[in-house]
Amino acid sequence: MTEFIEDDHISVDCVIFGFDFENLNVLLVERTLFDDNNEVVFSDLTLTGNHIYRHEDLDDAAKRILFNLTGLENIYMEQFHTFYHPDRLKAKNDVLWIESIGKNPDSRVITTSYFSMLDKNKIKLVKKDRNVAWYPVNEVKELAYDHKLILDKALDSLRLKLAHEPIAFELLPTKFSISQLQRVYEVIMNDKYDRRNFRRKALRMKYLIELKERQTDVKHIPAKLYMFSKDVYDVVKSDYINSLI
Amino acid sequence: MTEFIEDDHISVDCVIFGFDFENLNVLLVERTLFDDNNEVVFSDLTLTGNHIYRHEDLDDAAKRILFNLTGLENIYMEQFHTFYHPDRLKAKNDVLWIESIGKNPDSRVITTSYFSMLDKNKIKLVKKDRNVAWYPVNEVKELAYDHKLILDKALDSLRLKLAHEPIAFELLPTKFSISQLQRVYEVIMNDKYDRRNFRRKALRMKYLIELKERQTDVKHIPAKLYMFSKDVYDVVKSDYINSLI
DNA sequence: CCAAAAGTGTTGACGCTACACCCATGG
DNA sequence: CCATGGGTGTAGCGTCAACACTTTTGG
Repeated sequence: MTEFIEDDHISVDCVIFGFDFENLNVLLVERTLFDDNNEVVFSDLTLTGNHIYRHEDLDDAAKRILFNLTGLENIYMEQFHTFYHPDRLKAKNDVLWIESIGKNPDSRVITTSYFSMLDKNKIKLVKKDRNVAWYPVNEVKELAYDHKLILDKALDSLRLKLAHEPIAFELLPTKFSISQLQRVYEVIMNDKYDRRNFRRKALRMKYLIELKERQTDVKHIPAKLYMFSKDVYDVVKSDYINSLI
Repeated sequence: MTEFIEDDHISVDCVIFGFDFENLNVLLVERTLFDDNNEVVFSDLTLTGNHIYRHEDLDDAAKRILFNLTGLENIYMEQFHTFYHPDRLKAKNDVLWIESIGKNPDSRVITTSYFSMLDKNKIKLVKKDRNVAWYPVNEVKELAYDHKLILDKALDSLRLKLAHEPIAFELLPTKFSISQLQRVYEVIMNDKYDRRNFRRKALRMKYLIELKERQTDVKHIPAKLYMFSKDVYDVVKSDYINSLI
């Protein structure tokens, strides 16, 4: 069974973004070290991640990490950067932690990072032995290792991607209203848009298909529902590329 | 002297683009294996790259590789993707080659890739022991290892970057004409632009500064020269961000 | 009847594409 | 005098941002 032997040198970190129409959240793991008397030495937070297995490639490892936490497959994921520095795991708490779990703090570990995004309310976290929870990205101040750096870069990559590709639909139900779509942009970009102008722009996108249905059980005019068609997008995407020149 | 011990597991590949107003070229290394009778077993091409040293981080290794080939420092470089698969070095020729240089073909090597771009005519290649040369990217059909995949992805990243950030100036002399700038875009994007429209757009960029000088020794109207100001760009760049929404 | 969000149109400024002619220079 | 590339303007159209009121619904 060579399947589940870990590679000591390569890890994958996943920045898992969860959207809930209020906040953009990120999935973090509590890391608490106890001493021999069961007193807390320190407690902080890390991104989700793991060493890869010897038979896996990077994408497989990222999918596995996400699956183990959320039970979800076929989720949008994107590799955005790789972090490595010979001393990247040498902060005091990091060394203590790595020793406590029986690993070698001197081993040089390269980590390739992925971000993914999902509808936070669609899933139930699989907690296993450690405490995993959602935290609003705006409120995350510090993380263990170099994970704050990784989170910041993930956010930049997510925003760049959202600005140029139709990935907002990953966060929405199959049928959604234009206002919900706008909310995705506003929460992720941390900005506000004019409703009329947003609608006009959104409706120019030929891959947004108007359905015959409307919302039900809302205490206001029920909104028209739309769907995203990847088929249509693949055919018309070249119309939506813009650039400096 | 721990300085120059290689890390066995981490390598850095550099996709070094060289521009010459005619073509976009890429720097490749000839890889020729001889048998005991000095007959050629095979000969093909690879990207430039190396294992990193134990004291280096990824950026340092990329800079070192570029410096060793070109003698240049302070060149624009950008990490764009990391490639790893347990069998990525297992093609027949690759195994033969790796054995011939005394390494273990079974070791799992992750490679982080950078692209950089420079004015091909500004430099003189440092050749050392292996044959390094420029090849027009359009004519590169196959490469060793997974390097064709890496090159294709580098080109995508370069084009995306060029479309959204003012990196064209990395390929131009300090003082350049608008036509030269246009040529950079045309060669890299593999496209043609209308001269009047291109000028208009370019001149809207506040970080393009018109100089008092003109070209000399050309057999047509000497063109006005411009420079790129990073100072100005840093202040006004938020004006030039555009997006789907 | 109230609160909440849906839906809708116009104006003025600016950017886009497409397109053709004359000019300064070196050889 | 020729070849080369530099430099320039306009028309028609589309998109931009800014801005306010009415409607439907559930409670």
